[in-house]
Amino acid sequence: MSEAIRELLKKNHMSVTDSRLQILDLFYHAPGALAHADIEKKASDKIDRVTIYRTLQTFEEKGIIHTIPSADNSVKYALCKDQCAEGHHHDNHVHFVCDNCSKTICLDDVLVPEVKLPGGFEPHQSNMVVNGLCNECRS
Amino acid sequence: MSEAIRELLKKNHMSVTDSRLQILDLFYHAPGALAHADIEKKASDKIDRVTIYRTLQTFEEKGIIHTIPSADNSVKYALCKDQCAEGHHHDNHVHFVCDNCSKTICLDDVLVPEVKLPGGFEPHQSNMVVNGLCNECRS
DNA sequence: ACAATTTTGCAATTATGTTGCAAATATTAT
DNA sequence: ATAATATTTGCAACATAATTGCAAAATTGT
Repeated sequence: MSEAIRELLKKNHMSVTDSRLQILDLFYHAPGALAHADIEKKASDKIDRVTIYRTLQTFEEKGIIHTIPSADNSVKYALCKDQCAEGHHHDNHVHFVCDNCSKTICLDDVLVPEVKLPGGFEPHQSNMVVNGLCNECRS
Repeated sequence: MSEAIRELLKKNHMSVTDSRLQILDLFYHAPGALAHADIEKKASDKIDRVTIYRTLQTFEEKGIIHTIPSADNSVKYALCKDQCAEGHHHDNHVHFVCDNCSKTICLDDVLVPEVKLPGGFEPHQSNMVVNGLCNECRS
């Protein structure tokens, strides 16, 4: 079960450690994206704050997770669907943030549409976040 | 000159104070969006950090400025083009963040396109941020 | 000009993020 | 399996960012 997770770490030339296994496990079982604080709370064995920061950073660099921008100073992280190339993310899907339960969800199948920019602007990357009511909170 | 700004404050039932005039003035003359730190630095007369936090918050509530989400924990603020209704923003334009000069610019004429969400999701508000090179940095 | 209300500035507190380094753990080669 | 090497962790210290309560100051309406 955690065998897949071990493989993922090895594939990315990372040592297999308790904290990493635990954090990855959290991501795999989380209903939505996780913030640093969420991980700190949910971890069964206490993981040091600093370790969490560093782990999130290396996971992000390795293309295992990606960041989701927010308007309230609380960046969240979610698993990249298909492994992103190291240092080069290609997560161009829309993110949804529920106004009610405040879950952040990756809409893997909804791609960020292209927009036509004014002359002189050269786009590299686009992010789109939609707020509203998620499928669960609407019922 | 600052007469228009005074009017804006009165129209929104806010007392006219030095810090507010100064902060609004900064926004009107800024090349792009401003973060809390920018305001603290650029203010001619020193304004207390706490006052800046509170002023930004009330401006946002009154619909005078809006927040721009980011992926690096540094929320910025910009003037709402047309007064937004109190507590109800309708700034649905795309924002551009330059990877070089890191200015954040409101592309007032580029509207955030609609996307089709999976069944059950009810959208309320959309945000879109494009990174790349701005018109000045490309030259 | 006065009374009522709002806003400010300070101090204290809490939250968030970063760095250096020694100890612990994991990996590699023998 | 063990030793040598490399990586990762946890702690302490520090730095920055944000929030709260409250008394003093400024603003507004009469």
